[in-house]
Amino acid sequence: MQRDTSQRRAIRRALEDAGRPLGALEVLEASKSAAPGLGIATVYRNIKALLKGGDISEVALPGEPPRYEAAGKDHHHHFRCERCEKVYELGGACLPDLKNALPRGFRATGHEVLVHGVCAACARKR
Amino acid sequence: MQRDTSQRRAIRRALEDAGRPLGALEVLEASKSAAPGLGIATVYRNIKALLKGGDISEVALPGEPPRYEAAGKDHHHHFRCERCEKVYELGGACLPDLKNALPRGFRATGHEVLVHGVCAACARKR
DNA sequence: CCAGATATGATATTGTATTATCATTATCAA
DNA sequence: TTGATAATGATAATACAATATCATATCTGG
Repeated sequence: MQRDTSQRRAIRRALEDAGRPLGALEVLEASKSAAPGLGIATVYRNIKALLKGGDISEVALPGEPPRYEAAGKDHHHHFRCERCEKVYELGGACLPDLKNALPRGFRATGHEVLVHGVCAACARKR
Repeated sequence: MQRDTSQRRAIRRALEDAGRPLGALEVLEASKSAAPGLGIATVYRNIKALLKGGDISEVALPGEPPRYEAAGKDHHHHFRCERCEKVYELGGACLPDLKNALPRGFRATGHEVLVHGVCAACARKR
């Protein structure tokens, strides 16, 4: 049976509270205060378990390792800051006529949008 | 000085003629008829040289190694077939109001869209 | 509280894409 | 044609994220 450990709680909580997708190392950092001594292997193990349990979902990004966010959100897109490399969640505004742009015979089942630029925090700095 | 070899010609030509972004192994395959015995190291070397020379550009994809396409095209998006895993180029149709969806203080410098589904060739098969 | 099972942390290992090495081959200016 | 040297192919080495291993620590049902 699945046990209730402080590490598991800390990791789940970090992902729920982040409000944005976190990578494995970000999860490690965010969980350390609640679970001192936490190791990266445990982070990976629990990310996998949370994925399997449907608690979080994977956010695949071009050219870098995946991030993870709380599951069950409405369809949305992401923003990646090119300075701090954090990924943020964008509000739902979506593109309705993507299908019209498809070549004949192609069938779309989904899409991903990644906007990049500078986030508010970094824009403030310089 | 840069020399003109059959391998280099074959690789450049494969990327120009493909009409869609190719990964390193796809480049190898597509170039073999024009350059028998071609090795993967040479493919990587020439991809890098073509990138530096501005002849091709990199197409980064979520969760997989990059593809490369002829440079200088108008802004466009990509389609990835989930059966054959080929990536196709989509016509220009773009999303004008992405900026409106940005949180206060965020500044966008660009975006990428990846549509996924089944390409015409695979849809025909089954 | 205890015993057995699960989880953890440290680290070794794997898997995969890319780059470096090096002996050999091919290009090209003179 | 030829000599200097850039390019090639085979493969070893690297980089990196993710997983496996294993001794130890921690849960939890009884």
